[in-house]
This record gives sequence, C-alpha cells and structure tokens, in this order.
Amino acid sequence: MSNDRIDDIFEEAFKGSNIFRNKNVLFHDYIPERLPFRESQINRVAKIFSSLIRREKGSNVFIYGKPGTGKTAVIKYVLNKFTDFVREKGINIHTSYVNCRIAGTEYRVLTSIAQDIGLHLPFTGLSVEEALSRVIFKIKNDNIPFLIIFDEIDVLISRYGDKILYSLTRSGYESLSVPYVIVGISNNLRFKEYLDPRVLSSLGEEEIVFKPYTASELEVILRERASIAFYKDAIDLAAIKLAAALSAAEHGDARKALDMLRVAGEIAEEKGASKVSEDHVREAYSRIDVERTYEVVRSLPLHSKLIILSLIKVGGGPIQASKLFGVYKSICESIGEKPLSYRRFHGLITELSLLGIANRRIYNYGRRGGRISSIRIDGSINEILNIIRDDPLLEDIAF
DNA sequence: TTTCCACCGGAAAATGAGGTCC
DNA sequence: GGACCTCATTTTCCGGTGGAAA
Repeated sequence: MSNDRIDDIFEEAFKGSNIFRNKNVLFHDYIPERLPFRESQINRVAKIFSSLIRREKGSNVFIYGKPGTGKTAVIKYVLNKFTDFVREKGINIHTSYVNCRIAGTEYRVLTSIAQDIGLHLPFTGLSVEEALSRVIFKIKNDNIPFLIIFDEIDVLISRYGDKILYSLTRSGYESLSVPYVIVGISNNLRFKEYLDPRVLSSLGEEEIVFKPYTASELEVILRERASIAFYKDAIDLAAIKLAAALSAAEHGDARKALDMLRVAGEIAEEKGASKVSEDHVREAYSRIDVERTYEVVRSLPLHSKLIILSLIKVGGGPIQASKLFGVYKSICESIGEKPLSYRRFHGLITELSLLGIANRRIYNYGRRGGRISSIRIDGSINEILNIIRDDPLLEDIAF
C-alpha cells in the first residue's frame, strides 16, 4: 500500500464519517435506553431481582430463546438499573454476570464469580472443589445477598454437570439465610435434561421464554437504533425495512439485523455514497457470510487447514474419509509435520462440517462396501484457498 | 436372519505447558 | 523443590451403527 493511500485513510478518519453519527449503538454489546417489545420480560426480571432489596429470597429463573431475541440485553439492562439503584441506596448486594461459553471452563466460571464478590482466586493451581469451597465460604462469611447470572448456562452444564449450581443453591438460603437469586440463560430448551432433579426444582422456579422478533418488530428496533447510529437522512427507510425482512426470515435475529445495518453503512462509506440504500443492505447480507467464512477459516488450527488443503487437492471432493486421510498424511509429510491420528482427523472433519466449511454425507454400500463417509468442501474453493494462503506456514504449499 | 464393512463417537489416559501450595 | 493442580490437545481403545449382501 502506498504512503499516499495510507495518508488518505488517516485523512478520511480525521474528517469523520458523513454516514455514521455513533456506530457503537449497532454493536451487540450496546445496551440501549429502551428495549421495545420486551417490557413484560423486563418487569418480570426486575420483580425477581427486587426481592433481594428486601433481603428476601427471590425465585430463581431460567431464560430461554433463540440467539438475537434479546435475552442477554434484557438481563444486562435490568442488572445495570438494579446495581445503580442499590448503589444509590447504599444496599450491599453481590452481583455477578458470567458468560459460561466465554469463561470456557468450570474453574474460570468460579474465578469470574469470585472476582465479582471480592475474592481473589489464582487462575490455576487449585482444584475446582477448592475454588468452589472458597467461593461458598466467602458468601457465608459476608452474609450479603447475591445475584448470579449464568449466560449460556447450557455450555457449562453439558460439559461439566451441575456441581456449581447444586453447591450454590444448597449453601444458600436454606442453611444460612443468605438471600440469593440465580439466573440461567440458554439458547437450548433441552439442557434441563442434564440437571439433577434437586437442582431443577430449585432453579426452575420461574421460566421466561423469549420469542423471535417479527419483521415489523425488528423494523421498529432498527429504526430506533438507526436514528442514533446514522446522521439524519443518511439511510433510506427502504434499507431499514429490507434489513428487518431479511433478518426476520432468519429466525428474527436482532443481532444479525444490526450487523447488516452496520456493514451496509460501512459499504456506503467505502463507496463514497451519501446515503445507505437497499443495494448496500443486499451487499452487506452477502458480505457478512463471506466475512464469517474468512474469520472461521483464518482462525482454524494448522491441521484443520491441512485437511482443507487435502480436500482442495482432490478438487474439493467428494472423497471417502479414509482416502482423504491418505492425502492429508502425504501433505503433512511434504511439510515435515507429524500427521494426527485417524481419530483426531475424524474429530476435525466433524468440527469442519459443524462450521459449514466441509460437508459430510454417509452412504451405505452394505457388506461389500461398508459405510462410506463422503466429504466435500462447502463454499468457494478459490475463496477458501486465498484465506489459507494468508497463513505464512502454508503460503508455499497452497496450490 | 446373519454377516461384514467402514465409519462414528464416547471415555479414559497421556502429554506438556502453565501454574499454586506447603 | 516436589507434589499437585488446570487446561487444551491428542491418542488409544472399543462398543456401537446402518444396511446391502450372503
């Protein structure tokens, strides 16, 4: 890139945008002042939290809904108001919000809770049992009401079981008179199958279901956000309607709708347009998919990329798994890399197909041919190859 | 109905790198 | 300093599984 071009970019940034007034409101983590169509859920959650103000045990609650239906936004919205209120009134309540998928492990979930209740835990070196008992001891010792929100709780439960939930509920109000509320948020309605009946009866006292937004609801949400995010007259109403309709067709996902508006605005800026149009939204719709593929492939580990290269080497497939394994081993040898076991290779194929990079189909040829797993690449070979070429380790062998 | 093929995927163990505790 | 811990990744083992062929 020439110095002139870099200077142009800096110059444009200095001048500022003529499209966006405040792009931040189109990102997922922005909590708006108003959450339309979620008033009843907000009231129910606020009522549950409010019992702690009176030092009374509140109902625990499970919250369900598909991605982008406003679960996390509602909880964070009420939590912000709640913490502001108790701080103002000088009421001492421990609150903790932990995203179980981002935390990743049982131990890190405990570390996050510990931090929020003013307890230091080393980031490794203790057993989960020890960490849990320190958290419980701190709660007992402080005798302060506590509110813990487990977002994406299904990830924690399906991987590690319900030990933390069981211990927290057993050590709470019943034995110590410490009022508490535990909130579990999940995309998956069926995760309760993993719970011990005692935990289920204790935690499932209330359930709130978030239905997907309809196209007209999404339109109202987008119009509100767009009025803050864009300058007056910098976006067509038709563009907002289109983004709402496209997202409504995909399970009413508000996050995707906001992404679409943001990317459409960026495209309009790149093209020097004065207004975001329907065409920009359409382009954003396809660009979001390409960007997703780019991010997914770019962040894959080396051997997953080698498997993709093996698939590209055979023209994208379809190819039998065992034969693909042979191609993969030869590529590994050519770069002096030790190939993984077949079991691990098989696991990576499963991951690639879950990510939508590869497509696996099973054919059964019975006694003569057995059960054949046929794998092919899903998406544009050239596009994926270009992404893999960005990896310095693979730029020379990516044919 | 049984056999057989190639694969699926759960479970446990191994590995190695980071750390804490006493 | 040695025992013990987490964590991510990988290997090893092995009991399914579907369905055409025998």
